[in-house]
Amino acid sequence: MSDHQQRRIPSTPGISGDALPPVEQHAKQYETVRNAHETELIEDYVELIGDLIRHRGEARAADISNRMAVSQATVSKMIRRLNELGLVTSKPYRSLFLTEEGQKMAETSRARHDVVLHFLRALGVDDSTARIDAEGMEHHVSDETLAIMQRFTEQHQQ
Amino acid sequence: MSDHQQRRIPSTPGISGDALPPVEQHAKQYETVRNAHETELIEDYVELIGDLIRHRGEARAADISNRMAVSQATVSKMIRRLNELGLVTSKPYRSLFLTEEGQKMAETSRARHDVVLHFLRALGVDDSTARIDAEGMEHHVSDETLAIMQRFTEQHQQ
DNA sequence: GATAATTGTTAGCTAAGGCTAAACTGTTTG
DNA sequence: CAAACAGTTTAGCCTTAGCTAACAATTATC
Repeated sequence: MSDHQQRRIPSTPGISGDALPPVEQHAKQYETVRNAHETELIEDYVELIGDLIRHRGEARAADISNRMAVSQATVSKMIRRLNELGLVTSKPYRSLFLTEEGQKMAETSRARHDVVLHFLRALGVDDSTARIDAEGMEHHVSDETLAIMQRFTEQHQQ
Repeated sequence: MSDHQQRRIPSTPGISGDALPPVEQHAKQYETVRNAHETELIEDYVELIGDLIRHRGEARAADISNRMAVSQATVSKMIRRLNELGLVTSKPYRSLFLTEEGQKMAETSRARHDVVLHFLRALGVDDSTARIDAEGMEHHVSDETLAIMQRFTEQHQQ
């Protein structure tokens, strides 16, 4: 449904700032963000597991809990979920492995993450800030914007 | 705590990609993102209420529910929360008002939002994509990065 | 190899942010 | 002005992602 009809109070167009987008578009923006939030955490876990395997040879729940600053119980629960989603395989008390699908997700996430991180650095953002911002931004950057960021980075290194 | 000691499996440094950040820094990145998520939705509601008041003269729950594509019940519940947080004032069945604190938050959010949106456009991102990305990115951009984005935008509009 | 330390799991709690259905209030209109 | 309609609220449900505490398994150490 669209906006309610104005009652009594007249609108004051052009007073300042951009106009409100049409309702449907506006709604789509918020929906996109909500959807991103649902997958975000999953992707973060999978990406981290991939990174741990790549850099340290294995991924253990304790490492995840330390690096994410989250309790081991939370990690344990999340691993069960990742299992159900078919992203990791795990045996109790053993280290984790990514399924093929998990590996794909980890790689995609890492690639996005890197593009955003390198872009921010190329823009002139300080490294530690860039890392923090990239971690948050990564899931909200469309493919289109990502491509533009990549091109920009290529044209602006050293 | 730091990472667990390696057991049996040796690490394979330098195989590909960036190194893992030190544990404390890594943890801080994730914590920052988690904190952002807590305030994000609140800010979105407050920002939207501000925009509605500015552009249409008043903010009604139905408008919010249409524009956010969320049920009226959800909006009603959230308004109660915003009330408790001292960000809006409302009387049952009447339209909403921002408290002084709410107004401040709305303005700050809108300003951040605009900077990110205009930056994306200046980068060359298509308008509707820029809007979607800005909505998601806005809460994850540090002040430092925001300042750089603003400077970039100023230097790159015709 | 027994015990201590570390790591992992389970149970049970909380809060947030969605939802539907039903009840209620306010506005508009025949 | 009464009925119909639009808007709002409440009740009650679900899922997710945290937490702590208690327990179980593995690994390390003496």
